[in-house]
Amino acid sequence: MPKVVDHDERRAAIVAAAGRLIARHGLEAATVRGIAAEAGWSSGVIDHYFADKDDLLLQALAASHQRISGRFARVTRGLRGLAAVRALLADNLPTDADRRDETRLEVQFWARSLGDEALLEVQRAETAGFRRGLRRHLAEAVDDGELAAGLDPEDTLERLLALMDGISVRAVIDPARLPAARQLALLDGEVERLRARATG
Amino acid sequence: MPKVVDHDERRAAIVAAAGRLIARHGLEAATVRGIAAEAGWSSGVIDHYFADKDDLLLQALAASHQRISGRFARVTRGLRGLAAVRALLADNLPTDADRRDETRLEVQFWARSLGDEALLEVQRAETAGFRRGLRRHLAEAVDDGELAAGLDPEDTLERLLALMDGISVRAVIDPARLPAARQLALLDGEVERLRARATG
Amino acid sequence: MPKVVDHDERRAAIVAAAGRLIARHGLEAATVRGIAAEAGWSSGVIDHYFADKDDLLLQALAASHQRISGRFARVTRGLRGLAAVRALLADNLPTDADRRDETRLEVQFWARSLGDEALLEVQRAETAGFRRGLRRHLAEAVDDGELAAGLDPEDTLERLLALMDGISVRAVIDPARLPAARQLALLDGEVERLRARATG
Amino acid sequence: MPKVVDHDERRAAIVAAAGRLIARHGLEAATVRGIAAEAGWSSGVIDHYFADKDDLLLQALAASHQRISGRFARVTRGLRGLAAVRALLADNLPTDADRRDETRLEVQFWARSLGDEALLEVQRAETAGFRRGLRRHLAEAVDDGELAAGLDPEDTLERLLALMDGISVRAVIDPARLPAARQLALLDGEVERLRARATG
DNA sequence: CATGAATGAGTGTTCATTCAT
DNA sequence: TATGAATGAACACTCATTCAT
Repeated sequence: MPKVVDHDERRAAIVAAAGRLIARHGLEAATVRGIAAEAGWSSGVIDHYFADKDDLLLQALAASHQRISGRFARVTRGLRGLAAVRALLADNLPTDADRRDETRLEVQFWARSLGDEALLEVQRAETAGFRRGLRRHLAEAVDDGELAAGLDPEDTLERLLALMDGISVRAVIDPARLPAARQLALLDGEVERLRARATG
Repeated sequence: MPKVVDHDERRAAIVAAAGRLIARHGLEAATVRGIAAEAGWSSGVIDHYFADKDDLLLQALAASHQRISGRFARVTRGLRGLAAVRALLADNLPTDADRRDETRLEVQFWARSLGDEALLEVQRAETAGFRRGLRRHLAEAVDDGELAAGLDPEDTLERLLALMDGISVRAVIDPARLPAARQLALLDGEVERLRARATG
Repeated sequence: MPKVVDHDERRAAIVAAAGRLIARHGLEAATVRGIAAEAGWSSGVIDHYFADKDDLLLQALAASHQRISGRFARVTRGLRGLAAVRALLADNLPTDADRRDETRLEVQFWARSLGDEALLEVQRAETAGFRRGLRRHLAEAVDDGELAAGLDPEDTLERLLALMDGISVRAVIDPARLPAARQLALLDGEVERLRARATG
Repeated sequence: MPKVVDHDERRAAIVAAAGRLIARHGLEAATVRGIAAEAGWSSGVIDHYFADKDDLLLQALAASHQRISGRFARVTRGLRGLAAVRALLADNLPTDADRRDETRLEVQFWARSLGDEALLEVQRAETAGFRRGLRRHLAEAVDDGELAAGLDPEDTLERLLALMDGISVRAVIDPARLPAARQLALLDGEVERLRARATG
């Protein structure tokens, strides 16, 4: 009988190792040898589980995206409208070590994507999923009369997305300036400004 | 008599060539040979004008930053308060080919900085300059009663900065979704929402 | 009771798979994994039946030689003298798909042998067997008065062998120029020229 | 002023080094590192003079072919008809160390060509040149009444070519059996048999 | 000052081999 | 017996760097 190995688990472990290296030292520093070492194996093992390095890196990006989108349901559970919008955005900010890694990895792939149309398409597709979630909850906000009059939902969505990305990148560049509390405060302030004022 | 060579001019030409390559194909594709060729020289000439490749790349980043900050005075000429704030931010969005190159180069260096503390410091210093300009004009807006009541100037500054960065990166990733007009509309909408409502 | 496995049969199947790969894609492309896959087994099985890859390749060469020499008796059945000589040579020309594979495999091993004295010895030994057959039938031709006067049997043998090898290699390099019929016509023409002219 | 290097000369030296390795140890053993070392440089130097390894190997084949065809005029000088035919063929036999290297290199590329249509075409083109020379001199032999009646010139050409290739490959596989004198004797014997018998 | 030849370390990739299961 | 996971050396190739000219 052959040695029993859970391929998916092994693959996931290597992908995770790659993700750690990418997040912490950049795509440039994520060599096949380095990734294998980080995962605790020899370099040749990559050959068993991935077509080539690009395949591995793409899976590292996909894994990060899946990890994020896997939290969507959980973080919005029981919420709707602006509260859900806020929760989704907040969950994506680099407010703890794991989320910082996610942001840092994302920024690495932003850079790489700019010279790689296929990767750009992956990024757009991923954002599309996030957009759908935000759009649904913004529609709820409109239905519930939460959204201030005169605010276009699509423009609002786009601005919130941009705000989230901007806070994220600035927070990993200058963590001292944008600790978790500040990031969330900035987000909360923005969301509050979207809210319809109670009229007397 | 020695051959007369304008070192600064030569250096600037090489730095500009590096900037073009970085913006268009990424830092990874910016090789010493490629940069020298783009500048019309042989690779060895880099050795004369730069300590090493890192020095050259850093100067390429600095040059892009200087180019941007060099426009500050011009784009805010005759403006103050929110109008100046809007002008500064608008000038940084990737609304034309040159500014798209600036954004793309910036994103490349965001990625590289995340694994390089020295580079991070450069990025923070650069943002500090931009922050000062925004802060001054936001103070004018406060003085002029332009800024809506209840808005903290520092939070507002941070959000505007984040919005600008977020729109920028999304615009270079998905240019079709965020053409120049849309970018500016999103910015203008945000600035208008900062404005104090006239009271009857 | 142990599992019953016919070692020789298994070994032969793997050797045949190796031969197919070598003939069709070259020795360079014949990897252990590829051979095992072609045979329908996993790569590790090679370890059980062969000392190492070289051993396997050598057996592939030997198998091809055995296949060829195994046809000797059949193709010369009922023939003697020049007719038998002709039959032996014709049987070795790449006139059909199987024989083309044999020739192609042979050429691969010619190349490899040139840097490997042990392999050279194998080639010489194999040719020695073929030589014996030809020599015997040429002797019959002499006995029967078939061979033209003045022809040295050993020189004739050597030339026929060279002609066969030369036609073979040229036929696999340029199949359009040397289809089966042309190969055989060239051979037949040569053999006819060896034949003693009837005197009046 | 830059270091003065004769590119063609340097390239030729590397190609020659590659040729030596290929001839003596086979294509498989001709690694970029090995070739560079044989030429007396570091491995990186290959990058300056060749697009890639295939380019280098192809040039090694071309160089061998050029070396051979470069001797055509010389070896047939003052000769015509069968004498010229004989001279051309004899010049291609592995009768000395240099020609043995040429044959051994050729056999290596025969093997590689069988899996590479582009290389096959190169081989066919090269043979075409050799064929033209032989054909011209065989035509002279016909014109001069040298060629025995009943011999088709094209068949004769093909057989001579095959004989030459066959003797060549057998001579490098089994040098003891086919020393230079024997090779030439076999060739001469064949050419004599082509000659028209004087009639009384 | 400028060239580009040369170096050699580092990369992704392939693969024969070993061996726990 | 058979598997295929794992190893690690070898490969072609890229490239920043050095430096003789």
